[in-house]
Amino acid sequence: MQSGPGSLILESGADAAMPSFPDDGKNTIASQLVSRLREAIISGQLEAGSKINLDRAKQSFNVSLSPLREALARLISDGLVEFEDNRGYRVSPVSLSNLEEITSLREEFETYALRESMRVGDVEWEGNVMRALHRLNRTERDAAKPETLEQWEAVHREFHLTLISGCRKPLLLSFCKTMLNLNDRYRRTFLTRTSGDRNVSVEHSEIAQGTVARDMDYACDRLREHIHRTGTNLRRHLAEKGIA
Amino acid sequence: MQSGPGSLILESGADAAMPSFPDDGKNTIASQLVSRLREAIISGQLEAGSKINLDRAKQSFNVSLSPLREALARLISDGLVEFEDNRGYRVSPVSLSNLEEITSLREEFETYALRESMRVGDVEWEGNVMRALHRLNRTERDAAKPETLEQWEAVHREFHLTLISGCRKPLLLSFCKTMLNLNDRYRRTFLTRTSGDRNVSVEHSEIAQGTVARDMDYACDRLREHIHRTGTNLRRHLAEKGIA
DNA sequence: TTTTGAAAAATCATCGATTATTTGTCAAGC
DNA sequence: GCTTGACAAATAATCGATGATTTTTCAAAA
Repeated sequence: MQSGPGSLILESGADAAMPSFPDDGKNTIASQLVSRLREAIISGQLEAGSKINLDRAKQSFNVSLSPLREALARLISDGLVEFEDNRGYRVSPVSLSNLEEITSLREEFETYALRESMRVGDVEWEGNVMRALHRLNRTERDAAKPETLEQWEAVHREFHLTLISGCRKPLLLSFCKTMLNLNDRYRRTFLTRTSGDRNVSVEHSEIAQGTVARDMDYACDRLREHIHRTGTNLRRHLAEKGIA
Repeated sequence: MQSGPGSLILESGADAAMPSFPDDGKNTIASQLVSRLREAIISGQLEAGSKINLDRAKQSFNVSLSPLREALARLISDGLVEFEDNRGYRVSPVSLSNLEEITSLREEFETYALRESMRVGDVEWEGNVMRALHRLNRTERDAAKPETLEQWEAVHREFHLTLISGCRKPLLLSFCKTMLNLNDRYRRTFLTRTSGDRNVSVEHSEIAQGTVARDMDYACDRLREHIHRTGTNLRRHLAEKGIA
């Protein structure tokens, strides 16, 4: 399952950062490029708003034109790349209004998906939630060590996706993944230090505990607050860097 | 870049061989293909679940491989096409569970977008809503004349999109468009006659009236019911044709 | 100085051919 | 009869070259 009705997102999967393993379903150059390009954009290596010159990209990724164009075309659905006829591809720009929309939609979509998960999720899903929480709590996040930030981002993303993974709505999940991707780009670009006035660990624990207890209102309220606080935080950092 | 007021415009309009293309931003073969393929899938010309043979598609659309692959890659984001490495593209299959998810997400997304539109939409948006309603009411829908069904589908789609077009949330709007596309494929494939126990015109009018009156709860409730009824209707038709 | 427009350069889009992979066929072996 | 594996056919993926469009350059004209 590469992509499909359930994945408008092209398979970012659990570990897009993984080096090329022979058979992880990414057999073609185009598919590998999708992962590599997505990671390059989310991590900020490819600057927001910048034009993607096909000749240069061809060289820097050591690929030919056909798979490169195909990969970029697929990435449009992630909202990470924009396209215009005869003017080529560019990295989607960042803006305050874009961040605000992402935050709003995450609040709506993820709380809806969480509610659905609590309604129809099975025991295995509950277990996955607790495991994801545990991993997250055990993962260090030290601004002095960049590699821990990368690792933390991956585990954090996995936690939020696991929370809503029980909802049995593949289209909804793909939308949530897309929003999470977009959101993570802002965090990885603008939020290198964690905000002092929050205990994010406690927030995650409350969400997870409420979730496995199937306390819909409590869990969804905590999740919504959590997303909202992150949005507020990011907005401040954007403002500091003078981004409108 | 348009010519200035005083400049001489040399019309190259003697070109009788080709109709001059209106500049709707669909200048490339790939972009035109996206539209043509999308229409072919939504209308059912390309059967749900069927494999898309590149050689045959190349011939039947009179195009080369590169723009065809690029167009298909872009269509993945619409949820209308699936892809698997080395196995190519196929038209997304239809299923009861898929239809149910689409209906649920339309209820959630469109009511949210409608509420937002009522909150921040301007007068021009209100006018657009009333105009779209009027057009819809004036468009005939006769099962005996297939061309009226096509026309009605277009106007109906436009009405629903106009309703939520005031929300100022471009990502949300694109998600709604995607869901509407998927939904329309079900309707155009399975629902050739209109259900007798509904007065769809009244439903649309109530939604529009409530909307311009900014009665959020009323308008959203009517919209949700409207979407839900359509879903129930379609579900019955799918069941009749034995689709799981 | 600013504007204009044609030529040059850069870049994007498309094509036909080649390579790689999957799928279908069929006879040998169990 | 059923499986197996080599071979052939069909199909997908990639490449290098060519055609089309956009952008830049720069000198002449206003």
